[in-house]
Amino acid sequence: MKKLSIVDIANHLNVSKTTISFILNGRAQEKRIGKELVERVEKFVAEVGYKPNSLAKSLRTGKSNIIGLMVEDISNPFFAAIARLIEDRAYKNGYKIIYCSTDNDTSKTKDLINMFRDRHVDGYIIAPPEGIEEDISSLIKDGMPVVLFDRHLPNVSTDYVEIDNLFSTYNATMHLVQQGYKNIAFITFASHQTQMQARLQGYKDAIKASGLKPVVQEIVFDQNEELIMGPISTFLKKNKNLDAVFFGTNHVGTCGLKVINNLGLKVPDDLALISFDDYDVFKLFSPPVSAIAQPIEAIADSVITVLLNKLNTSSQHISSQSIVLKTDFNIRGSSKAK
Amino acid sequence: MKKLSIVDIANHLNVSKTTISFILNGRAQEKRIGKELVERVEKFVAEVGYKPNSLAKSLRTGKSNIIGLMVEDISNPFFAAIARLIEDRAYKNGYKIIYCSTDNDTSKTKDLINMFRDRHVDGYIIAPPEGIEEDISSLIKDGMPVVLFDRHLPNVSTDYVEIDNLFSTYNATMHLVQQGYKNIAFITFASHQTQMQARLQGYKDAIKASGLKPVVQEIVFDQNEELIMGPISTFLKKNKNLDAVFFGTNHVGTCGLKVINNLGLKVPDDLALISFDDYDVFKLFSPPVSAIAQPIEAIADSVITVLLNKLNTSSQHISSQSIVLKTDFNIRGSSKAK
DNA sequence: TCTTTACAATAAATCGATTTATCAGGCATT
DNA sequence: AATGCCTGATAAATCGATTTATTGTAAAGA
Repeated sequence: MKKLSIVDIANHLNVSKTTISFILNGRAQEKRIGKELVERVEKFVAEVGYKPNSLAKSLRTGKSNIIGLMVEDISNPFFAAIARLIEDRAYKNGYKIIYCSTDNDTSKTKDLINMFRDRHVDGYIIAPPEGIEEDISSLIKDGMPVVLFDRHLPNVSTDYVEIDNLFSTYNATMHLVQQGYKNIAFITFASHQTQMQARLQGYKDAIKASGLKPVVQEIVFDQNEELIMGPISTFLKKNKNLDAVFFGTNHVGTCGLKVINNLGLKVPDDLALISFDDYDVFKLFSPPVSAIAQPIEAIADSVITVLLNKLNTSSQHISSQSIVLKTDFNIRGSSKAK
Repeated sequence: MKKLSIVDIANHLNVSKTTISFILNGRAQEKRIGKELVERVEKFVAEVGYKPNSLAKSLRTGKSNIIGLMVEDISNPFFAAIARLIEDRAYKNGYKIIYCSTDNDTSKTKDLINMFRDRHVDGYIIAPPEGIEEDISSLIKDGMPVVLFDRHLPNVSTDYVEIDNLFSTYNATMHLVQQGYKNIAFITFASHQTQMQARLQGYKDAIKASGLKPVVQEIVFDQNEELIMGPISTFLKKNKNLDAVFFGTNHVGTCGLKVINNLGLKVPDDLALISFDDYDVFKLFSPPVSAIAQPIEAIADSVITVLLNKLNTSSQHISSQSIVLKTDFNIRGSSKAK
């Protein structure tokens, strides 16, 4: 019951394996192979359910039909949702996904890129951590299709898909201002990544434009949630005068909500809230939390479209393209007028 | 700057590629290769950073160092968390993960199994949908290491990792009874899967033991949340006499919470709640929802341990083992005494 | 001296495909 | 009759490793 190879097929039909290969790869006409031979081969192949060994195929052709997907953390709902959608689109186009979580760890990411490379993935989809510029550049220099998403690397010219972070936080901060809040803090992860910087800048711009004072608290990321909640808690306890808080990511937002619950703060009377990213936790909180919703499907679609495009047209002459998508701002009870 | 192969190494050192291969695979001693030659080769290999082409290696050896992971839906927080942990453990042991979401769709799953097979994955980790028995059996018959989790297939003898579903729901239902609730409903997805049946049975057993009347509502799964919330909503509206509801999965629970919010029901005064699975949504709801927490790390650890074990010891003589883990019942405000 | 044995390393076969180069026969052209 | 040109199919080379079989030499035993 062992799997049969192209040679077995060839022997059984008294035809050379070359011919079989040509037929199976749709090059029968081009190679002027007799019509009835083609039919005979196709019939038999379908009958026994023969499938070419993809490893051998990849070895010879250099293509693996695998896409490497690197997210920050697959257990984060945002990345999980993106991954899910990308997976679907990829499978529909005959590509499989190998994925992994970078943890925003530069050296881990380097290892993973090497792994992917070693596995001869055909293309890369990456939410890049800081400090990975050279590795990405080297991938691109070697002609590998690479699409970044969620953030980009300022000094590397690649295709990337992002959202309009700056406008999103600017807009949402302005909303708080219009609702009458005066002491608005921005709590986020300490990071130099483009999306984080843009979100912070959007907040600062809005605060400045409103003649208010910016209050920014940066948290060092850690796997252990206690180490995120701790600093948030002490920050909130120290700044009693705050009347609103803007969380820079869904993870910070979730931890923030836990802290707020622990401290027994009333939302929005004690503290109004907005978070970046939107998901069930925010919708179901009491009161529901206003949030900036990323267009997850559009992001996934754009990413896969750009990548498939690069994969199919081996045209090097297309300069890199960047796609910036709009977000939705879902206003809910947590940011009611004062 | 193209990648260099074992032949390049061999030529450059004036050594045969056979020798290089033996050295790199740690068979130098066994093959009685001179000590200084070994050193010379190892030094050069490290210097130029040569890495064997894994495709060629896999083609020859038949091993790919890839594990296929099939979950129900990678965007579900439970599966995302499990996947994350499995990924970590796998990478640490030199294995990569190819994953996909089955959607509990039998024919999709069959396709995916074939894909994995085609890619020569070394082992399978599967949360199997119904109707996939023959395919799994055939995998096992062909000597592929397979570990199921979250549920198992009654007629297939495989290794699997599960939790004690029946006891979990029995115990939690009893808790509701003890708190004084009399009309307790169980809302779950319509499914014949073992874990779902066991959860339902645990509920029924507890209700029966308490002399109460079981009220079960089965929802047909759908990607579209509206089609899940709809039936829950009409069910709750029809059964005004209910004083408690038990949600059979995190997804049903989340949708249920949305319905409860929409209907403006007070928890636990109008309706007490318990959900299977535990995650942020339940912790942050007001009042926080009592939930059965699966030991996610232990599940992932067990799964990967069992699989690695099967991969390393090619011993066919070990009969299949099943691991059943305990859950934690986190009692919160949603199921306070009446 | 001739055969064994141990040692050290290599040539060649193999995995299963794709791709390139080659061949055999029939027909038309000169 | 010799040459060239299609047609239809195949033999052989290739991808980059691992594994098996083989070689050559020097020391040991008969």
